[in-house]
Amino acid sequence: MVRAMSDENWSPPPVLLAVDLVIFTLRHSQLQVLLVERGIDPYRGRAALPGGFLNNDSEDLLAAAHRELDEEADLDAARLHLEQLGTYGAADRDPRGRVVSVAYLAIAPHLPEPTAGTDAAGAAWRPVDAITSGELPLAFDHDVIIADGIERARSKLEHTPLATAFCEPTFTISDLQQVYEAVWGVDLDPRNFYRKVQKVPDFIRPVDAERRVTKGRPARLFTAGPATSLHPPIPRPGGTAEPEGQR
Amino acid sequence: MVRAMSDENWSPPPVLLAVDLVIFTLRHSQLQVLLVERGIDPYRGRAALPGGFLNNDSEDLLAAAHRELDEEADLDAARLHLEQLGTYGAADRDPRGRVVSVAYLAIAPHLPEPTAGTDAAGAAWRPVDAITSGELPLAFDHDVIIADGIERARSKLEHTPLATAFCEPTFTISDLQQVYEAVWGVDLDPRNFYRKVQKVPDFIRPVDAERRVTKGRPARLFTAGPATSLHPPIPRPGGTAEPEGQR
DNA sequence: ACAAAAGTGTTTCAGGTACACCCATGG
DNA sequence: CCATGGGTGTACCTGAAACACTTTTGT
Repeated sequence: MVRAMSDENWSPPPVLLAVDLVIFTLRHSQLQVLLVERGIDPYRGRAALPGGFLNNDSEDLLAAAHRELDEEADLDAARLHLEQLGTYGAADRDPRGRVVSVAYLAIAPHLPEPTAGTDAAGAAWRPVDAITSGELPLAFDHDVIIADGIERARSKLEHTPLATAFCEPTFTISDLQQVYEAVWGVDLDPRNFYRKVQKVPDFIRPVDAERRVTKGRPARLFTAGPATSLHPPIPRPGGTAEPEGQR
Repeated sequence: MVRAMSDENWSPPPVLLAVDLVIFTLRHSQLQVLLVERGIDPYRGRAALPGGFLNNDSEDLLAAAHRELDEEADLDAARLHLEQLGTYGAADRDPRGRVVSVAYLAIAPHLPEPTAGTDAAGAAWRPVDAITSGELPLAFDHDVIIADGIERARSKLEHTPLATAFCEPTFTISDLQQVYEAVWGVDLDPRNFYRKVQKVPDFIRPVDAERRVTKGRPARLFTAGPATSLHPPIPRPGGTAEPEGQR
C-alpha cells in the first residue's frame, strides 16, 4: 500500500496519546527529577513522571506539555527549557490498553520546592541516581524514559549552551561550573573553566557591572547568551582541582 | 489533576497515529531522501515521505517503522540504521483530522534503485537540497520533518560512528570520506582523514587482507566496528585538498 | 614510464591542561 | 592579617592541519 488510508473504508485503530514530562534540576549538587505519586491503578502508590492525556482535538503536543508543566509542577513554563525527548509506544507499556506517550524534557533552575498545596501535591524532587540504580521503582516504562532523558541532557550540555537553563536568570561562572560537575560527576579546574566558557561566543554575557556576596572576592554575574546559538559551544570535562603550593 | 485518567468516566480524545520514514542515502555525492508520490487526496500527486498508519492494537512503533520500510521502500530493514526522529502533532497538520505522526530516520547504503515493480512504485530518491530550497514542495509538514532529519544526521555523524551506515558492509576509507564530504559539502584532506578515522577506537576494523580494483593502488577494506560505541568517535571537517608540488 | 589513487613522515600551530600567582572581600 | 573564593599569566603537551614524499596498481 502506498498509504494506508487509500482504502477509504478501513479505519486504523485509534490510540490514546499521553504527554509525560522529565523535569530536571540541580539540588545539592545532584541531578534530580520531579516525580509524582500515582493515586490510582495501575501502579497506584508508585512514583511516576508527571503527565497526562492530550486534552482536546486541537491541542498541540508542545502546548499539552506546557499545560502539564503548569498543572502538575506549578512551574512557569515560559521561563524554562522544554524540548521533545521521544515517543514511547510499546504495545504492553500500559495495562489499560494502547497508550502512546510523547515525553518532553524540561530543565529548570533550582526554584522553590514543588510540593506546594497546589495540584502538584505529592510531587517531589528525586536524585536520578536512585532511579538508574533501580533503588526507586517507577510506574510504566518511566525508568527508561528518564534514562533517555539523562542521556539527552548530557549530550546537549556537551554540544549546546543548555547549561544555563539550570541556572537562575543571572549566575556566576562557578554556578555554571557546578552544573557540569554535577551532571558528569567530575571536578573541573575553576581557572580553566573560567576562561573556557568566556571564550565560547554567544554562550554567556556579562551583566552590567554587578556582583555578589559570599565569603571571598565577589564574582561577576552573567546571563545566557542571545537565544540558542548553534553547534560548537561548550566546555567538556578534563582538568582536576588539586593541592597546589604556596602564596 | 494528578493524572487525567483519574476520572473514570471521562474519555480522552483518541488520535490517529502514523509512522513516517526519512530514509537517507548517498547518490552522486549528494545526500538524497526517498520520497513517494501520493495517490490520493489530500496532497494528491505531491511528493511525500513513505509511511502509513499504525497497523493494529499490538504493533510496536519501531515494528511499524520496519514494516513500512519493507512495504514502501523494499529495503531490508534488518541491515540498516533506524532510529526515532521525532513526533509531529500540530493540530492542523492533516486536513482530514487529528493525525499524529512519529517520524523515523533511516540510513541506507547506495543500494539498488527503489523504483522497482513492487509496492514501492512511484518511489524515488531526491536530493535533499531540492527540498530545503523549497524547489520541491512536499505534502503535510514533511519538509520540516526532513529538515529535522538532516540536522539529526549531521549531528550523529559528528558524534557517533553513524557514517558507516551509509556504506556497504565493507568499504574503503575514501568511501567513508565521501560520506562526510557529501553531508557537509566540504573537501577533506585524504591523508589526514585516513589516519584520523583509524585512530578512533572501535570505529572501523580492517577486513582480513582484502582489497579492491579501480585505477590506482588498491585500497584496504574495512567494516564497521563492533556495535555502536559511545560518545567520542568521529572526524570533523577542516583540511582542504589543494595543488601541491613535484614528484 | 606515466597517471592516479593509497598510504607514510614530518613540521607547524591552536587549544587544552596544569599550576604559580595576584586580587578582593569577610572575619 | 589570614582564610576563602575570584580572576590572570604562562609553560607544556597533545592533536589537528598542511604538505612533501613513497608505494602500488592500470594502461
